[in-house]
Amino acid sequence: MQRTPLDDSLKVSRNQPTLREMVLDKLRQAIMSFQLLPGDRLVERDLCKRLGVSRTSVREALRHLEAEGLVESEGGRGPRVAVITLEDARDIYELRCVLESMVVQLFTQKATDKQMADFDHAWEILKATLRSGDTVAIVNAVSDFYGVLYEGAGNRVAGQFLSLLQARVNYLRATSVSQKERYLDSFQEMTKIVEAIKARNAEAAHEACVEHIKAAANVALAALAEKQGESVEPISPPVSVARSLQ
Amino acid sequence: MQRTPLDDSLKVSRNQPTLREMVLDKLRQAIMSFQLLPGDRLVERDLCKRLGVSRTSVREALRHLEAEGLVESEGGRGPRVAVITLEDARDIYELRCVLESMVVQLFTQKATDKQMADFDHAWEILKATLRSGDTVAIVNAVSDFYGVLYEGAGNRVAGQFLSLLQARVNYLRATSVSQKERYLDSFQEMTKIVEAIKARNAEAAHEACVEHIKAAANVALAALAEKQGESVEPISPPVSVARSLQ
DNA sequence: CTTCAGATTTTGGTATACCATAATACGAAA
DNA sequence: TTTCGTATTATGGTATACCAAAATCTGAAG
Repeated sequence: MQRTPLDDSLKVSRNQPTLREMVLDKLRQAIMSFQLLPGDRLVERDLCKRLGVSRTSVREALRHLEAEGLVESEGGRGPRVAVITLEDARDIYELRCVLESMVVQLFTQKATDKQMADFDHAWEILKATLRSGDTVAIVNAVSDFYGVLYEGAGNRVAGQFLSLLQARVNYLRATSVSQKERYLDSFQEMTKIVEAIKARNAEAAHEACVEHIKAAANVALAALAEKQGESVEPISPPVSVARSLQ
Repeated sequence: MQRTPLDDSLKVSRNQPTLREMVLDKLRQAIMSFQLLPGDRLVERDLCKRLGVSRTSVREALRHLEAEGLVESEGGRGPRVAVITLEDARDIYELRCVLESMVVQLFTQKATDKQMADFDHAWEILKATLRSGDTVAIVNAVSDFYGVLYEGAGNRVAGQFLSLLQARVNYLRATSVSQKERYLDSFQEMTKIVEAIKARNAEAAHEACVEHIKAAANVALAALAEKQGESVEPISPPVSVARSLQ
C-alpha cells in the first residue's frame, strides 16, 4: 500500500478574513446595491463609525476600490463613489461587447454538461429573482449567473475583469433599464442568448450577445448623454463572424 | 468682446503627488524593470527603509498593487511580487489576443494623421531602443509606443486594462523572448503589424496582431509549462474576419 | 550530529496620534 | 441684509505604537 505524498492540502486553513477584507466586501456590496450612489462622499471617519473599525482598515479598503475604479479621489479631495463619465461608459460598453460575446462563445463551446445544467439553473433563479424586485437578491442572482458563465468559459481573468466592468456601469445600467419597454426588450434579448447557449450554437450566442450589449449601450449612453447635455458616439466594436482557427 | 465663462481650468493646480503615489510608482517601476522579480518578498519594513517612508504609505501602495494583480498576499503570508500561474498566463494571452487586435483595428480605422505620425515616431524610437539593450529605456519606449496606440484607438479603459495585463506577463514575456530566434520572429511580426497599420489596412493589422500574440503565447506558455512540469492548452480566442456593422 | 524546547526577533494587522490644509461657523462692520 | 475676517472644526496624509502570530535562533539533551 503506497502512501500518498503529503502536500499542502493537509494544512489547516487559516483564511480568516482580515478586517480590511470585510470592509472591502461591505463597501463593494453597498455600492452594488445602491446604498452608496455615484458621487457620494466616503468620509473615512464616518465609515469608521458605521463599520466599527479604525481608519487604517478603511483606508486600505478604499485604496483597493480606487484601483478597481469603483471609488475615485481626485486632487486633494477625499474619496467618493466613482461617477462614470460618458467617455468611460462608452469605452466600457465597447469592451463589454467584445469580451462578453467572447465569453459567451467560449462557454457555449467548452462548458461541460454539468456546467450547462448549472447555467440553466442559475438562469431560472435569476428569472425568478427579477420578478421579486428585491435589489440585494437580484445583485446576488446576477453575480451567480455570471459566475457560472465565466467558470465554464475557462478564462478566469476575463471573468474577473468583466465583473469589474459591470460593477462600474452598474448604476447606469440600473437607471437606464428601469423603463418598462427596455426592461422587456432586455429580458427577451437575454432569453435569446440563453437559448442559443443551451442549443450549443456558438455563433448565434455570440451574435445575440453582441446585439444585446449594443442595444443596452445605446439606451444607457443616450440616457447619460441627455443628463449631461452632451452627444455620444455609438460604440463600434470590431465585430465579425466567428471563425475557428484551430 | 464677450467674456469666456470661468471654469475649472483656472484653478491652481495642486496635484502634488502624495508619498503613497510616489511609492506606488517606484514599486511598479522596480517590478517592470526586473529589480523585483516574481516571488520576491516585499517586506514592509524593508521597503520603508529603502524608500524612506513610513509603513502607512507602503501598505497603501501595496494594496493598490494587489488590486492590480502585480502583488499577491495569500493566507497570512506577507506580500510578494506575483508569480504568474500557467492558467492565468493562458487566460491573459487569450485576452490580449482579443483586445490588442481590437485596439489595433480601432487605431488603424480611427487614428488622426497626427496620431499616425506619432505612432510612426514611437515605433522608430522603440526600434532604436531595442538595439541599445538598456532595460529601463526599453520599458519606457514600449510604454510610449503602446500609449500612442491606445490613445488613437479611442478606448481609454481598454488601454488601461491592456497595460495591466502586459505588466502581469512582463517577466514571462521577457524571459521567453530572449532566445535569438524568437526575438527575430517577434520583431518581424511587429513590423508586419506596423506596416498594415500605416497602410490603414485594418483587417490585415488585426490578423497580423492575432498571429503575433498567438505565436508569443505559444512560446511563453510552453516555456512556463516546461518549467513547471505541466502541459498547457493552447489559447483559443474566438477569432474572425473583421466585419463592420455600421 | 540531530532533535527539540524555549527564548528572541520579525512581521503583518490594526489602532491611534499628529499635523497641515480645507471647510464651516460665527460675530462684527458696513 | 451682506460681506469679511477670525476662530473652530473636519478631513486626508502620514507616522508611530501595540499586539498576536510566525519565524528564527540558541542551548541542552540524546
